[in-house]
Formats: sequence, structure tokens, C-alpha cells
Amino acid sequence: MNVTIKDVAQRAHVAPSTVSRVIADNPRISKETKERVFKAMEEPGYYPNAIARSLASKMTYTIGLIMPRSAEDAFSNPFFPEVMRGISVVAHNEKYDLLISTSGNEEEEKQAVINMVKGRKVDGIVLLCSRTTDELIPWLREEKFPFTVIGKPLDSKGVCWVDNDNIGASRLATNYLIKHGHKEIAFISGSLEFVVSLDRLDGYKLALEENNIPFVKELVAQDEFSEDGGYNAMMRILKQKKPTAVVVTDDIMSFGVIRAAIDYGLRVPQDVSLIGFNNIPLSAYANPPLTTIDISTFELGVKSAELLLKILKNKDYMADHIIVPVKLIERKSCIKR
Amino acid sequence: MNVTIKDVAQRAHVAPSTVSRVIADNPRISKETKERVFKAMEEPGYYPNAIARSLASKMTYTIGLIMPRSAEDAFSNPFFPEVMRGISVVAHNEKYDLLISTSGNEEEEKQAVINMVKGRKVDGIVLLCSRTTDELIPWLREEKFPFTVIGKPLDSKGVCWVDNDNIGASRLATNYLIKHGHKEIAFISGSLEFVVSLDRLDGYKLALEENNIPFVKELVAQDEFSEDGGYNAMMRILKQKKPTAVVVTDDIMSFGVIRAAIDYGLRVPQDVSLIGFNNIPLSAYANPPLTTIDISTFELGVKSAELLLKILKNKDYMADHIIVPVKLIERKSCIKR
DNA sequence: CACCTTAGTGAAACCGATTGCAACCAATTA
DNA sequence: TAATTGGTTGCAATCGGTTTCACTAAGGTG
Repeated sequence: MNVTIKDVAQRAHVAPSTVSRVIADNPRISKETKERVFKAMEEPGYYPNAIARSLASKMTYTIGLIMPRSAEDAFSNPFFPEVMRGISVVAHNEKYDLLISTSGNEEEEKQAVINMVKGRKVDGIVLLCSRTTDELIPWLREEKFPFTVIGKPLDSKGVCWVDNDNIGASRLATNYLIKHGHKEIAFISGSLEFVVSLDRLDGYKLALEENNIPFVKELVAQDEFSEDGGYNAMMRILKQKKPTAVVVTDDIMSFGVIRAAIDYGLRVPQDVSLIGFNNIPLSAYANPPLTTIDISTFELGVKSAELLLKILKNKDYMADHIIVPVKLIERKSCIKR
Repeated sequence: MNVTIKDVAQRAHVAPSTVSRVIADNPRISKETKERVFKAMEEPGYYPNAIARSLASKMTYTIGLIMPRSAEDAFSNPFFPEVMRGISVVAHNEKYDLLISTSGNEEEEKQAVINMVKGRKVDGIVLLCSRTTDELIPWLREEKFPFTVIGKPLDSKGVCWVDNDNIGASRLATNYLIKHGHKEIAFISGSLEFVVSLDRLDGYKLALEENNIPFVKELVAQDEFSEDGGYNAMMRILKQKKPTAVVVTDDIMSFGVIRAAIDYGLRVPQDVSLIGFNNIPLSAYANPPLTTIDISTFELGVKSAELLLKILKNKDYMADHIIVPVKLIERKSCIKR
């Protein structure tokens, strides 16, 4: 059996409560006692049991992270590790651990959250990506459980979130292509059940409108957030239309789009220009190097964690949001026409 | 306050212990009582407190993962997310959570482990990458705490590990270059304080020996596991020697090596051939596409988690290890000479 | 001198579950 | 009829801490 607080108490000839106070560095304990207790902890190698401590104090010092979709997909898109990196840096600085739960589908995702929240395993949660149909956010809000979300929720009332200005970012990307002389611009994104896809579609439409370019629905397609998804979406478009440029809201999808273009006998960028989103490491090395919108993925993670910790430290922190800036990274996948 | 087991007990007119047994699906409880208890749980939305349960049962159903070095670096090398992906898939299937702790340096790494182990936060740990100087492994072994390690430890007595045959893999890579007519082959790896670097160096030497090629220590360099590390290592070699080919034990480093070669006025692969390790997604899209050793990173994660769970289910599972096969992926970064 | 602070510590309740053991009841056996 | 047995369930201890409250002794105040 392990050394417990009682063993230490006996050794130091004090009560367990005193030892507890020493650990908490309670100012009401005298220097002498503190030293005595510390000594009594040393030799047997005492270390407080975090579980017991959590049970009594109702603090876990861990923050929960729900990976959307199945873990298989989540980790293979560099977006998620990158955002996790941001979260984990902040967590680590503040001595918080990260509890990760992966889920295969929306139902499992909900179970994972319930498990963390009702099971009292974490102090707060950061949610990745919000769906339009998300039941989690209303549920968490009702439970009054601390959480932040990356990606502005559809109904953002009373929730803390961190996101880019997705409408603006997409408008920026589209305008960039328009300024390069393109008029037949396609738009490929993930499923419209994600708010982010919706917003970026709006930005795209906005840019077209500003430049009196008609919106053509055959130039728009959605598919999975994967290389294959990009490939399939592009193929569907090419069967009907011949865009000279395309906005793709995910770099990984872009690779599929490039592949589809090539399979179709098109050269990138000579025949079709391309602008991506996320600026994942791969995009700089792609062929051609991808012009893309850098959404500061790392920063998204950092801010979401910082925001969550702020909430944890000040329970009635009011709903708040943070917009992380984007930046257009010019490389070689777009040409003037 | 939340609904507890006592509330449910009152509602169902039974003792808390009975409720507990119902949750555990104890066969000694009659069907009628079970139903009554289930009903009493439903309405108030009872959910067992995992912390309290852990305290009493000494099981957490979470496995710990220690990210080596600082989280900043760890997540930016796709190796780690990929191995995590493997672990998390297995964990998820077995209804285990993942507790992640990131550390800045070796000292913090140790603290993180102690915190998990002595704090009883996890049932077992999977360790990523073993250093030659690792104190963690002996410590965990002495504590008799269940763990597995990815990467064969120097002293593997009594520990369960998962790894590739690194000597063989490196020999394979080197022989591939030799068969392509290369004789001046450089070898670039991460620090030799990692066992994996050591093993791969041995494999390289072995291949040279088999082919009666003298070992030249100016053709060997170590540096950080990063793009810059690769760049610097290659530059150091180029200042002294002119290899026609190089084995690089990490794809990310390879990119730096390519950059260094280009900066030095060399073309890849025309002037210098290159073979990498890991087969990260990026390597297929690199310019030139990278010939590399696929070490089945995902599988490494899967096996390490499976092994750990096996240990957890059968406490005195004997020390064991699993070798995950490697595969040479031929692309365009090597030419015959 | 009686009264009030204040500092320092201990006793005991509590956090929300699990589990060994005793107890009970009805049915069976001797 | 008494004892045994098997199936159910409750009591109470336990897991390892935190925290409220009470208490003691020393020092300060009017």
C-alpha cells in the first residue's frame, strides 16, 4: 500500500488535517510544524493522491478535449494536432492536464462529454468545431459547466468561443482570385453542417457580389474534410463547369483537388488556380506550393485554453469571444489570367 | 449539488450498496430490484461520479501519455500525432480515456510521470521514445507500475516495448543506396541519446561493412529532430565531404537536408540521393517526392496500447515486446549512379 | 482582573462511490 | 422441528484526502 496522509501525520505527530494544510501552504500553520511535516513526507516518499484530492476539493486540474469524428480522421488532419498543441502549451503552463476522448460519431461524442462532465473528470472542456446541429452546446450551457468552443457556434448566446473571421477570410481569398482576373471561381468546402463551412460560403458569395459576379451553384461543392473529399468534390464540379480558379476551405482537401485537376488533364496553376485554408506544413512543400489562408491554428488552441482557464478562475466570467486574425500566404498555386 | 448514489438509493428504497451493485450488474441482485433502481436513476438523471468510483475501486480507466520534449515540438512532428492516433483508437475501443501531459525537458517529464503515477491518475502509461539516459523506465519498473514503451529501451529487462527493427531498417535503407551504386553515403540522425538513433547508426555501419565500404566519421552527423536540425547537420557534413547519398532518420529532417543541399548548389536527386524515415504524409508531396522507410507509426501506437491493456487485464503479464515491420517506399529522391 | 483577540492545531464530518461481512427469508434437508 | 442452504440485501468500513468548527494558550486591552 502507498504512503497516505495519515502515515505522514503519524510520523510528524500531527493530525491529518495539519498535513493537508501544510500541503496547501496554509499561512495558519507555524514554520516549525511545516518543516516537521515536510521532513515526515520526505523519507517515505509521500505524494498526495490526486483522485482523493479531487473528490474532496471538487477540482481536477484537468481540462477535457473532445476530438470530433473518429480519432482516425481527427489526427490525420494536421489542424487538430496543431490546435491541440496550442491548448497543451497553455495547459502545461498552468499545471493542468489534458484528458482526451475520441468519438466515432455524434452520438459517441455526446456520450464522451457526458462522461467527462457528469463523471466530474474535468474542470472544463474545450470543444473543437461546432456543428449547426450541435446539441452539446445547449446541454453544457444548461449544466452550467465551464467550456469554450473553437469555431463560432450558430447560437452563440452565453457561450465563450474563439474563431477566425471566417466570412472575412473567405472573402479575402475569393477577392484575391478575382483580383487575379478570375471570374469562374469554384468553392469547395466541408459539409455545410459545420458552421465554418457555412460562414466561408457566405464570404465567398459576398466577394462575388461585390464584384458583380453571378453566383453559380454548379461551381459549389461540399464533401468530407479529406484528400478524397477534395478529389470527389472537384470531380463533381468539373463534370459540369470549367472553373479557372477554386477556393478550397481545407489544405488537405486541396491536395485532392489538385489530383482531380490533373486526372482531368488540367495543370495547376496554369489551367486552374487554387487557394487553400489552414496553411498546414505540407502546403509549403506541395507541388505547386499552395497559396493559402493561414488561420493561426496554434493561436486558436492557445486562446481557447486561455479563455477556459479564465472562466475556471472566475466562475461568473461573462460570455466572451476572441477573433484570431488570418493571413494570406502567397505561394505558387495562383496565377493571373 | 449533483445526484448521488444515495439519492438514487432513497428513491428506490434500497441501500447505496445495492445501487452500486446494480451499476456493476452484479448477478446477486434480483431482476425486480434492478429495474426499480434503474427507474430511480432515470428521472433525476443520475450518473456515477468517476472520481469517487476511482478512489474506491482504484481503477481510473484512463491511460497516461507523456509527450516528450516540449509540446511545441512534439506535435509539430507528425510522428507523434500519428502514434497518438493509434493509441487513441485502441483506448477508445476499450473505453479508456487518454490523459496527456506535456513536458518541456527531462526533469519535467519525470515530474509529469510521478504526478500521474503517484497521483494515481492513470492505470498505466505509454512512454514515447526512450533515451539512453532514461531514469523513467527503471523508476516505473521499481514502482511496479504498468507501462509500455515505444522504442526499445537500452536496458529492456522486464519491460514491455514496441518498436521497429531499427538496425534492420537502417541497414535496408543503406543497402538500397549501395545497390544504386552509392559509396559516399552520409548518415544524419537525431541525438545519439535516443536509442533509436544509436540503433539506426548501427544498421548503417552494418550495411557499409557488408559491402566493404569504409566508415567515415565525417559523413555522420546528429542534430535536433526538426527541419533546421536536418539543415544544420547536412551543412556540417557538406563542409567536409561530398556524399552522393544520405540516409536521414526522420522525414522532417530530410526537408532540411534538401534545403541545405540546394543552398549548397546541389540538386536532389541528381547530385545527391536521399532516403528518409517515417513516411509522413508530407513526404509524398515533397519535391522531389521522398523515398523513405515507412515504420508503420500508427501501428506502433496501436500495439503499444494493446500491450498495455493486456498488462492491465493480467497484472503479472510477463515482459514482452512486439516488432512492427517496416517497408521501403520508393519515390523519386534516389537515383542510380 | 475579566474579556477579547489571535495564532495554531485537532476532531470529525464529508466528498461519492465500492466491498467484505452479517443478516434475513424461504425452501430444503436431516 | 431444528438446522442448513441459497438467494438477496443492508450495514458499516474504507478509499485518501479537504474543510468546518471548536478548542487551547498566549498576548493585548480597558
